[in-house]
Amino acid sequence: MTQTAQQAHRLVSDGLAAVGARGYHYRALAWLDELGPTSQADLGRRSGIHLSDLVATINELADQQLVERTPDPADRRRNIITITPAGRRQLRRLEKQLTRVQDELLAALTPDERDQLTLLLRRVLDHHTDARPSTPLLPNA
Amino acid sequence: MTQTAQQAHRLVSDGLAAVGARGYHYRALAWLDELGPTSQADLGRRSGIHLSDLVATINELADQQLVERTPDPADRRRNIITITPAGRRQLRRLEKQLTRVQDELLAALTPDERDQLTLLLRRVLDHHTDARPSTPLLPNA
DNA sequence: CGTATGTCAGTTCTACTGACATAG
DNA sequence: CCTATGTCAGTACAACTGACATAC
Repeated sequence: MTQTAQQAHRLVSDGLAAVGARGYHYRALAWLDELGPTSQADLGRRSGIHLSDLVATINELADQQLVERTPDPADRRRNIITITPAGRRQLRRLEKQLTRVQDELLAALTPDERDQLTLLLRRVLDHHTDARPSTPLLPNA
Repeated sequence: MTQTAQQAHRLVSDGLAAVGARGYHYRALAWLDELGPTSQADLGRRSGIHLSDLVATINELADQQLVERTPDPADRRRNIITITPAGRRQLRRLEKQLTRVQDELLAALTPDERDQLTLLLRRVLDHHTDARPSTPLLPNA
């Protein structure tokens, strides 16, 4: 498991780095796109990204105008994070890149076997993450 | 993939930490047990552990008398690393711990499905690691 | 000479901890 | 008062890079 995970991790990291992003960036963008405007605390709970890490992540995305951070008038503790059109474009780019990476990673398997593998992995994942909604196949499967 | 890999990674790390070890320690011990006395360069190539990381890893294992580092009389550049009896006992302990972790990780799957999964993962792994010898199922599969 | 071995310092990435100010 | 939110500093682990002395 360890080695396969490392291979996969390497491929994914390198693939994202080639587009100037990191795992946190993709994950945050993907969940923001799915959830709509959200507080950082909520986004952290959903995405599994630690609140403390989310601060830097959102900073970096905001610097590139991929998300917007606006104060919540109803609760002044909260920031509301919104993905921008540029953020959506970047997300599409990252998704394409990750599809490429997945093809490379699973090159040894037939389409049927890939389906088998993702199904098994999803069952393993679901068993450990209580009540998390189903997420896009590649990056979260 | 990412999330499953992280779940697995977390479980494995925590499991090893509970026995006072890290991934590098287990991997080095496992390969030393399989290979017998080996130079650091060789061990690095086999195990996939970076030479630079291997220095600290071997230091830590040697501090606990789990391995011995002796100079090679035939090539004075080389250190010959040998696993000690205490090292073998520790290795058995780590293996047991990892078996427990694996059971927890794959709890959602039947024995047949676990076999399917490890087979698929091994094919993925073998496709990316040219000519590496087959290794124990859990940690390297 | 060029190459292999071992060592060391430093960086990246993900994940986590603890502390803290502020607001509810 | 207690809890939630966001921020910041610091840690651990695995993986990697570049430099270096030494030996082949």
